[in-house]
Amino acid sequence: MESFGTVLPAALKGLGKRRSLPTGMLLFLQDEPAENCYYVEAGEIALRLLSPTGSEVELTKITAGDWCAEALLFAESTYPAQAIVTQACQVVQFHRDEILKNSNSEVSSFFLGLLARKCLRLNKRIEQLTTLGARDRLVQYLLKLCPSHSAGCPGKLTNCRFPFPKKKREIAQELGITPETFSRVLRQLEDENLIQLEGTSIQVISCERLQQS
Amino acid sequence: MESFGTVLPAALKGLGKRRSLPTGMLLFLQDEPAENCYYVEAGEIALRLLSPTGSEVELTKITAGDWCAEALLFAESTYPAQAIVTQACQVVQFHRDEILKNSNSEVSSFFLGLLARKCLRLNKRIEQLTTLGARDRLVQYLLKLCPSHSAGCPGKLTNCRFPFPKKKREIAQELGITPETFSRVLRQLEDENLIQLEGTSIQVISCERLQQS
DNA sequence: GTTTTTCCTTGATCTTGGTCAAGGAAATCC
DNA sequence: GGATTTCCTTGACCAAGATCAAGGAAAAAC
Repeated sequence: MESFGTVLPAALKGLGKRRSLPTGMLLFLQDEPAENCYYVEAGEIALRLLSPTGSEVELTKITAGDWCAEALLFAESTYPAQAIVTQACQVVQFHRDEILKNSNSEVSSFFLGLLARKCLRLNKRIEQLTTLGARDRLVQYLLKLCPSHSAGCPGKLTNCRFPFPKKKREIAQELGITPETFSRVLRQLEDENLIQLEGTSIQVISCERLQQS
Repeated sequence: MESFGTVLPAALKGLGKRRSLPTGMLLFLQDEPAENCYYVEAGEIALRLLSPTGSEVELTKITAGDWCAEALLFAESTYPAQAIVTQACQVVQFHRDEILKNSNSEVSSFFLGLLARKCLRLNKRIEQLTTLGARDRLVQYLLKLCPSHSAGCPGKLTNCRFPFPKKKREIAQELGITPETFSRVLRQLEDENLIQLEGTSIQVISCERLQQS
């Protein structure tokens, strides 16, 4: 999930087809050959895995600024899950041939970079999953979100309050923990005066202290 | 870790520089800009993370058939760890410019595919780490290794015995479990008559039964 | 504004897998 | 060959986090 602020890079100008997708639309089916990938400018798409028994499991949600199925496209794979539009979308659709048969080296450089950064992000995630506990993973996540921390964490205290970007249960899933544990850890951090919760928003009281907790 | 049986694809003919690396050689340093990536035809390279306190942690080992630092190269990143040759190597070294400034679209297609497949592998690993327990992860690993299972698992019983490809502790690390747990789970599977251990080799008695255990 | 859903929180309990410590088996080195 | 080191196994114990169940809060529907 890499964000460009919903703006496509110049290298792709002239490529792709802009489409509006209505809520409920089935963008692609599970096991279909992956011929298109998408850049999501607005809206939300859910990836759902259909088990042979018929039940659906939601793998993840794609939101504004994310790419969808780009790795599948270049791996010449099939879609491993189906994609359903859960909030009306504005996307740019790219077809395999359009990209691979394009001789413009800026285009391939762009996708090489995109995939490479994705690899690094996935690697980091694996590292965190195997080396950190639930609490530390959540702390890292909060620090990454906190505006004042990304800004270099200047002072001791940070008065900035920011909203959770997704439902808490979705964040929990992303971190590989249960909603219950997520809730408990947040509470614990609040008890230690590291954060302050208020409804659907959160304030990191001290990035520094939080980081080395 | 993608294997081509230590043979480079035709698309890269003429590119890269073959090098022999003696044991103990420092291939690249941590935090250095990633200007080269390597295809390892033979030998072994260890990636070690240096902590600020001076201690070294081994992240992984690169062996024959693996690529090294390819994602870092295209992400224009620095090397996140240092690389030490632990067994004399035969490698092919590729420089950034050599690849990015090459207009041959077969070359970029190749690396796009390489990175894309790597993304899919990493994704699968994350999925397994978050959804499966230690035992199931080990079972999946064994099935992937077992020759008769990859061959379509024809009969009920498989008489094929095969060696562990690495030290057990290395496999354990790869699976995200401790050597102790690894050992215990193997023993447990043996007690259930699903596998048979003998020194450094293993026999899967029934892929089918193992899979649905 | 009330009802109904959905989402979140909290507590009690249990399972999994990690840690620590010690003994045994291989491999390596003189 | 014996000695040493490295690697693996096993047991006892512990802790992190999952699960189950129930209550509360917020949002959506009417």
